Amino acid sequence: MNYTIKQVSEKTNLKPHVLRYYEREGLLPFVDRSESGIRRYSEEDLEWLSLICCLKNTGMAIKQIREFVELSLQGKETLKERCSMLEDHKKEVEVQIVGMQKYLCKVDHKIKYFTDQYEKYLAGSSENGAVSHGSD
Amino acid sequence: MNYTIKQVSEKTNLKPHVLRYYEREGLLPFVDRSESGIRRYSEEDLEWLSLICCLKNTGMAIKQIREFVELSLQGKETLKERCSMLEDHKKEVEVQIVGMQKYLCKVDHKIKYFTDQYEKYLAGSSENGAVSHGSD
DNA sequence: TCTTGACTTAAAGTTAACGTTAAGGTTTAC
DNA sequence: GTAAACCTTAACGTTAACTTTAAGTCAAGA
Repeated sequence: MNYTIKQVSEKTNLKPHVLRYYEREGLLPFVDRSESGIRRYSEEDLEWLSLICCLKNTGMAIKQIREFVELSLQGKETLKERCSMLEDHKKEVEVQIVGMQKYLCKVDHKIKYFTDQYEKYLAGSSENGAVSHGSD
Repeated sequence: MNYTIKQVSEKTNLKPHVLRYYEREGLLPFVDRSESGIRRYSEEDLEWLSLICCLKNTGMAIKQIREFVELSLQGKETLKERCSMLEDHKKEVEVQIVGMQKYLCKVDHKIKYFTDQYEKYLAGSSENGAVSHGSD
């Protein structure tokens, strides 16, 4: 089964020009072409794309994804290296997630504080004259 | 208690020129100056910065942070709006986190797959001639 | 046959978020 | 009192990741 760039675009939510851009950048260097030069994506290409999106959406830079792809092209001798790349990336993502959760708590605190302030404001804004630009 | 730009830089891990950039972009528009024009950050400024970093590090664009700051400057009438901005952002961050966790699973799967492949490869790479560029 | 629309390329443009440089004023240490 | 280490502004440069444009090829339908 083969897919046109448009079909892949719809499946992946990546616009055609982005798919071409990724290919140009070496993220997907094995896409087949028809006689007239039209891209024909295979199921395997789609699976690759899925991994690429996964890495990209967890913050891996395109440059680094390209390195990963280049290693893959070199065959099984690079399996260990690829593995450790993914493990490093995994750790980074875990750190990101923990950080995010921490920040989320802070945002939550702020929301509660603002909600309180808003209620006080509704109750009657006259009895408090303290001026602040809202950082507290 | 007041701080120089360098002290704030050390406290926040934001370089001086970034602090000036943020100020220029309207993220911190109330920093006091000495007679000779040198920035004197107050505790309140630091708290603001901490919120700004929080929003920035969870992916809010500087433009949007500026909107938030502008609302804050308008006083308590904007409390509700600010609150809903934060709530919207909170939801986005939650979505991000869930997405990340999903992708993390996929990365984990890949790692396991590669580890398996690597073991097979070590055991003896001769009995399998299937060629793949490694997407599976 | 003509034209419409999807595909192709190369190359230039855009945006966000800094980073760097130049040219100069101020404060602190010896 | 002078040199180093700060500070200031303005303006230009960089990087990543697209995005758009221009110019062309190709196949199908009226």
